[in-house]
Amino acid sequence: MSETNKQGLTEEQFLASYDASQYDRLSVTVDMLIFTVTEEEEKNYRRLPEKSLRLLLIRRSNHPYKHQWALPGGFVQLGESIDEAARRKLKEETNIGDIYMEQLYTWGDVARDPRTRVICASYMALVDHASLQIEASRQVADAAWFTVGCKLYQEQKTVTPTGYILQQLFHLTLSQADQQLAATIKTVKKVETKVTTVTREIVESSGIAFDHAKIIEYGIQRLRNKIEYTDIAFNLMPERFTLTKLQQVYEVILDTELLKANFRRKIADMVVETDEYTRDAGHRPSKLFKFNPKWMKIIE
Amino acid sequence: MSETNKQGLTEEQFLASYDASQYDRLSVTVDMLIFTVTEEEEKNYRRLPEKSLRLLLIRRSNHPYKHQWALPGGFVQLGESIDEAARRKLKEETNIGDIYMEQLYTWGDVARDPRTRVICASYMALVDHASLQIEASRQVADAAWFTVGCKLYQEQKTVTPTGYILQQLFHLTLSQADQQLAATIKTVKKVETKVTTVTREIVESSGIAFDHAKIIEYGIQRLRNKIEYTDIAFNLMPERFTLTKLQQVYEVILDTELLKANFRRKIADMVVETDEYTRDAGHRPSKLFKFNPKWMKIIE
DNA sequence: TTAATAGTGTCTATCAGACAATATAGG
DNA sequence: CCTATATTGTCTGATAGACACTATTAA
Repeated sequence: MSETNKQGLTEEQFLASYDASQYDRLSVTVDMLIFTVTEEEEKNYRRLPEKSLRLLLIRRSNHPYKHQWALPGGFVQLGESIDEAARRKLKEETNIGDIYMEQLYTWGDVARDPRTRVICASYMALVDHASLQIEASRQVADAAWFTVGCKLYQEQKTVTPTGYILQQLFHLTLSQADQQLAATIKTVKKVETKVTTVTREIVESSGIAFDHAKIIEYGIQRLRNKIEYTDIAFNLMPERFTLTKLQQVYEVILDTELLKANFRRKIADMVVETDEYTRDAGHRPSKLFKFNPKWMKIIE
Repeated sequence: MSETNKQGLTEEQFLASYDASQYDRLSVTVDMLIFTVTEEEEKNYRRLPEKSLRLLLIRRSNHPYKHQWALPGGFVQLGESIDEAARRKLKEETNIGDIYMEQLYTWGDVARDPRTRVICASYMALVDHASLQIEASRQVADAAWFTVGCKLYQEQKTVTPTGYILQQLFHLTLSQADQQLAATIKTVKKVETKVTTVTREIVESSGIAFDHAKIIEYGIQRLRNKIEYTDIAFNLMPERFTLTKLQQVYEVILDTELLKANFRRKIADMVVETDEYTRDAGHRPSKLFKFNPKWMKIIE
């Protein structure tokens, strides 16, 4: 097309003369929530090992938040999409490229980084811990897997004539070896006629850098939601697994105990049995299952 | 704290000397999906008017995509959060500040804007059409409300030994007066052991600028999902409404017909009856309801 | 035999889809 | 009385929670 605009420029001329610097330009980072589920060693040979949900954090060696723990992440470069930047970071941190990854939310508060204006696109990735062990040849210094806990410990609802205010306080705990990090996150949902606002703020955070406690809490909520109606849990499993192991992953993420019979009924269509069994367990061996590729519900 | 880093700088000194320009800086925009539901005039005085879902679009007057229609939006400035930027845009376009708004997704492909590298945070806003009529004193030139349709017209599933590929084709139509815009969006979900990827691409787009067809399709899916399990639909309603009007809003968004009795049972707890009735309808008058602030399920 | 897990059956309450029946304004 | 919508009732099948019961291994 050779049509011209008000300045008499064709599209080619316009694009060639376009000056991006006339608009504010800012930094964009991707921050990764990399989750896995690990098994604790068990002393009793008969008992099954306890599982826990883990999150990868990096210890900061420089200001700001020096010595505190932060989500792995980095700046998006001009030549890569934000998804590509996230994959690149993932590869750098875990040395695995092909794992489940999804965008969570983009955090854009003005003062969220004391250095400069930084907008952060957060992503969640899920890894099977076994494949991580093999591939993670190069250990990133000052990186550690923290056991994650997130509990709703206060809920307050106020009903007004035309709406309501719902306030929830979550306690987030992250622990690893001698490290104990914690934070309190407050979410407030205000509903009035024609006005609904949801805010999420950090009430208190110790040892967790930037606004990352908030991002972590958001990610856990998303994970808990999605595990209920999608197949994402299988990204945390090896190819073959017992139904009890699968149930433990659900329990660890949802932070509740589930009834065996009901759980099995619920995930029945998502798995296919193999002809293999576990051995040497000190009790009845269990059948190994794998994901059923014929299962399908929704695209997202 | 006066602790110093490797360069011997305290936190204050570090922040004072921090040079943001060492990292790539890019432009970030907010693009708004502003939805409303309007009623078509009906000739038969007895019949209820037809409803339709509408989306606000702006006609571009400059390159690139000159004369095509785009989502209202603009650049995020250094001094405002991305949420604030979205609210500002909303106010500029609809002249209403206090309406429902939520962040959708952030689009970061390298070449999504031919001018320069632009990352786009998309937001969805819902407005009751009645309050819009009153407040929209200043009409934005070249802005128009388009009737939106989005239909899944092809679905293909291929099962592989270890996973599956699900491909869906959606047809998006936007129409207003003499304008007819359309696009085809392809979403592909590939599930293999340990690797799940979801991609969304525009197969064909006529009259819709940039990658906005994809953003619109994403927003409609989100709206359809959320209307099923949250109270967002009430943001599209006046304070008092009949249950049939509410049902029509659900039908228009979900693009299906619902059975009256079942719909009423489903939303029973979300509404409270008033002692008012409609009048002069040519048939049995209906009770007016309002939102029940005591209803509550989830925060998000 | 026993400890510990594996796996199945079933009762009940709840919820969604389908459809039928009754009610009531204006003309 | 007629038309078009308002409102309620109920049958059925699917699903979730609770709980009880049987099966099987290694030591």
